Amino acid sequence: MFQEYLAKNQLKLTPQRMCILDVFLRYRGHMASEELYEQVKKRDPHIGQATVYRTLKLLSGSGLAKEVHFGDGLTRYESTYGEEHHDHLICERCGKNMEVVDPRIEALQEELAARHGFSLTSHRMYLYGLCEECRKG
Amino acid sequence: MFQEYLAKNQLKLTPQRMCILDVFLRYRGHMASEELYEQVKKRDPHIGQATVYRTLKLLSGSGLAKEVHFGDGLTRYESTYGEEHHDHLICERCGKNMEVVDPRIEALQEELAARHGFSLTSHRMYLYGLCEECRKG
DNA sequence: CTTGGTGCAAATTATTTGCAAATTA
DNA sequence: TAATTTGCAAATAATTTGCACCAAG
Repeated sequence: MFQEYLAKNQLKLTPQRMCILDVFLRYRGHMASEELYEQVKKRDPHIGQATVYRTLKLLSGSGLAKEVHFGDGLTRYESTYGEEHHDHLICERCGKNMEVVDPRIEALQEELAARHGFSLTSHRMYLYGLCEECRKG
Repeated sequence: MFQEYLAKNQLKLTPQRMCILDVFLRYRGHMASEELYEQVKKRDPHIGQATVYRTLKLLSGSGLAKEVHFGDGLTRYESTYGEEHHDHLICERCGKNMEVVDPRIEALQEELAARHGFSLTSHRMYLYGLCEECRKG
């Protein structure tokens, strides 16, 4: 899948890219470039962070990863491989965050967009609140 | 309203803050610090950008402004004074963006959060797509 | 007159880029 | 072999901070 994308765009499959992709896919959750870089260095200490940044953009372009912005200055990426689309429910106190979907919301989003003449290509929805534990604590 | 907030937090009302607030409220749309700074300079050329950044954070803390992230690296702010909550519908080609709301979506968001034990405090929803003109052109 | 604010310039932070050497197709 | 990629370090871009001076309560 990544290989196809590379081939299609006359890009090359390098060991660095394979390593970064592999670490990225194995890791669960939303990772920022810096975190990914730390992990990657453990396997191949002389991969540079610029390569990680560059590869992350590639993955994003290929559709294997998706940018997510939680509001701190960081650009995070999440894998979309074998993953359904989802939105994010984030606890403002403890930072816990879960992936959620509601098909009824998805349908209404399409409708809402259509009502304004738009055809949707994607969306992001972030729900902020307090989780059960934090509400009690 | 801003004054109350300042007083409550033992902060001071300065001419710079008044000027920045005034420009901010007058301006329509979502403005980044840099843009606001440009406008503010026209009125009082020796206000520094640091003050604009600092004031924008204040406004955000006071509830008069709200951070918005469209996905380019910029932090934008929109006024919430006298404004209803809304979400954003953004054209990926021409950048046009409109404010939208759907009460049914809002209700379902609450429900979805509750189902996971969360109580919502806020949310952001960004719908990306192509507007009518861009779809034709 | 005390506490907080301002402007400036220097410092951070996250990310991008230039370039010579190395590598893939 | 030609074209792309890499790692490094230097360059940007957005935002923050330290500090001496100024001003609001």
